Amino acid sequence: MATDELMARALAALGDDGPLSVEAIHRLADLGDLPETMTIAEVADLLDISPHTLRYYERAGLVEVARDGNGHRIYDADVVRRLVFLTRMRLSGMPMRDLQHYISLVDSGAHTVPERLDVLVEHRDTIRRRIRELTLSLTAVEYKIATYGGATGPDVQDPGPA
Amino acid sequence: MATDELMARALAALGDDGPLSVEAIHRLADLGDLPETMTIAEVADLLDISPHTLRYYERAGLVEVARDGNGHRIYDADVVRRLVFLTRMRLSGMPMRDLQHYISLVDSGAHTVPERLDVLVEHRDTIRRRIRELTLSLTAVEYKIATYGGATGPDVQDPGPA
DNA sequence: GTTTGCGTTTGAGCGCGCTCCAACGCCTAG
DNA sequence: CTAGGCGTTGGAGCGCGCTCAAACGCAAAC
Repeated sequence: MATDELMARALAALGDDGPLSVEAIHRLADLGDLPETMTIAEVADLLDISPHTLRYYERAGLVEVARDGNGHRIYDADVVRRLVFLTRMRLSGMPMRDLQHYISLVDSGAHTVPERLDVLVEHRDTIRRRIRELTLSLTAVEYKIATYGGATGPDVQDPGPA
Repeated sequence: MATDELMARALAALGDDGPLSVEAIHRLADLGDLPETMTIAEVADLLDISPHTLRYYERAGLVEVARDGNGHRIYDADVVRRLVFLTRMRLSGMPMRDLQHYISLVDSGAHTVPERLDVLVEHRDTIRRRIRELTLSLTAVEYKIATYGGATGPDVQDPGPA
């Protein structure tokens, strides 16, 4: 089963510190047991976003959500899965308009699969670049902490006493 | 010399792909040969930000910049070094107000060094968290690319044909 | 002398992604 | 019957980090 491999990779990536990992892996892999339908509050809880944001995503055209007799939103499992995907992409920095583009591709049929893959690949590369940038920043900050002399200036020269 | 070690760590962190690394390492370590003074355009070029942004940072209280006889800004090496630090922090996601706080600490004297270190350590942890988040997202996106079936839904089940 | 180019200032405007407000509806508990 | 709680809508507002407009100054080039 592919899930195991995914979990293993996620675990490996997460490394040492934090409760975040457990929760995050949960969200990454634990989509099997979704209820048939959910209320807006339940979905908001699940995704850790506000009901406001969910309505906003709907207005933005990212999802279509059915209503019950009272006009209240009913989120079915498919919609929730799409929202899981969308929030994951948002969290990793994909802008709303790219998401709107992607969804428009999804909604226009199977022939857009290659273009969708392009979007994903490009986003993957963006994430990789960002990770490299952050890793570099991390190195700089760690260096500055280690050699702190009080100056805002060069991390590299004149380290001074800690 | 500490620079070598820093370079080595940065190189190790950067890994395989890209011209970004060379340029980035340059910025990380190559602060020794700054001119005595620079114009706003030169600094903007160096930092890859706009003159607008430089003026904005000044208005925000992050730096004080001297003027020449015509009222034009003159950036000396110390100010430029501070700006290098500031843009590095901005690039790694530190909000303007944290930067303002940090600078206010710097400007209030050596006794704030411990508090400055607290700020840096907290930011370091923020960067680490963000890297972990992005690594997780990257795994998810890579998985979705690898198993793409066209659904926006679960990355984990029903992979379908590539 | 005028044009070109780079700079200055104050203050307004913008793009993004929410976030909230006001007015209202339905349903249930007390 | 009424109060509380959760939901609805359209539209306004916000926080962030720039980004730009307008009106102006100085100086070198033509």
